[in-house]
Amino acid sequence: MTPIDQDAPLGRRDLRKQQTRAALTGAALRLCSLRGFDQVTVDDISGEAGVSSRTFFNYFASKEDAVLGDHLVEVDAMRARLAVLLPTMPVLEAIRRAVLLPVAAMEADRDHWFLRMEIIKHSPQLLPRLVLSNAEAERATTEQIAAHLGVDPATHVYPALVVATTSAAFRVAATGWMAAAGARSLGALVDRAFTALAAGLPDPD
Amino acid sequence: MTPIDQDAPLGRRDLRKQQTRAALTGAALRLCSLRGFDQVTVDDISGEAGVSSRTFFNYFASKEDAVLGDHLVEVDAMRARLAVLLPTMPVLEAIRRAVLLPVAAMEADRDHWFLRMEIIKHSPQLLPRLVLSNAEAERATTEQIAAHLGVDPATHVYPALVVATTSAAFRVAATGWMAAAGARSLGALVDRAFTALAAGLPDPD
DNA sequence: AATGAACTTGCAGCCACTGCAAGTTTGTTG
DNA sequence: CAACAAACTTGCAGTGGCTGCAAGTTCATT
Repeated sequence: MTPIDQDAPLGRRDLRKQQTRAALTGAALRLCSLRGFDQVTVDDISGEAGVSSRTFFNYFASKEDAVLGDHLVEVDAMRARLAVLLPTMPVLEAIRRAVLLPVAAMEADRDHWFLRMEIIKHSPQLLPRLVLSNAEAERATTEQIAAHLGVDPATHVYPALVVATTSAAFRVAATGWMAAAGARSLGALVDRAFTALAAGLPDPD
Repeated sequence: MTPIDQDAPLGRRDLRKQQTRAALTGAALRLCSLRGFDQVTVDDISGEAGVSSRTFFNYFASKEDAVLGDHLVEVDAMRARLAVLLPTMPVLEAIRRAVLLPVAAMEADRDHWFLRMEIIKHSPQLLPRLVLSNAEAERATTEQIAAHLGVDPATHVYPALVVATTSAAFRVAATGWMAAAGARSLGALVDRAFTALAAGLPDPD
């Protein structure tokens, strides 16, 4: 019996898939940060990664997906943490702590994130797509919080509101982090944003 | 001498342009709400509006633009109002009042907005594009507020934070409004969201 | 070794979108 | 009114993202 490791489902086939996927995202980030998103074709990326362009679309639904990546894993982890925290503290505080998971993931993957930042800076059309990738997660989180509070998310604004605003705060912090090229820690920036949120966004001194 | 009306720059040429543009957005909204965004081609829309597909692209940069519309006018008006209000009250309060302009515009254009909502519900890819259309405006507003406060928007998070979160709050209110098919007034929903924001997003009773 | 599933690839094709070079309409000027 | 220029529409040809299909190839299983 082989040990089951969820991080590496073993088999040289799956290994190869991981490699190909990594090669494609790597090529996409490298080429696009160099030439700009619109000046790179899927053929370029596939060629650089050593596969056909048709294969590219077996891995990613769109060129944008290859550049932006999917962050389902981290978001799922955050929701799990949230489920644990919610019963013991106010909603905003629970979110503030749960968001530390994505923060850590981003700081661990900083090289890729800085490239993404570089690309998005020159192709702003990509920014909303990055938001979209979180849209489904936001919906699920909204329902989670609504269930916790025992309210109907369709009639009560609070769950959607707290999710949307914290999400926006996180995005602001992340943008500042990338713009500063990581000079300040993402965690500190997020913390500052949440503090201002919890205080009701008063004018700064 | 003909009266100068800035709403209608007169000349039968400009009139015709307005008509064509309106016909295109009308056709786009109608067809897409009926069949779904992906099931409608630019040819379909252009045909319905009685122009060539090439002409379509003289009016809109993309199929999405025709459906989502541009809201530059309202946003500019809001920023002008904001410039007047900022010196006399806290930032959050100024935004809360300035946002009444877009609110009024949306309520006046409710038929189109409900169609958009219907379309977006079935094609969620469009939602982020709607956000993008505001991205540039958000950036400008951020700088406006930073200038008012006398801080550097690159190092200080507050301006970007207050703009992003209020924008998110507005979006939540608007979504709720469209989901309820206008049963509740948009203004009331926006007001409730801003009240919660100003209170620091405490758990609801 | 054989079988079938998974993966890659070329091909043909749809559609969004663009530049260019007409042709047509409209506002203006002598 | 005639003539000219600017604005607008359109067809055409072409690029590139993206998909379904029908091979081929590679790998895991028995």
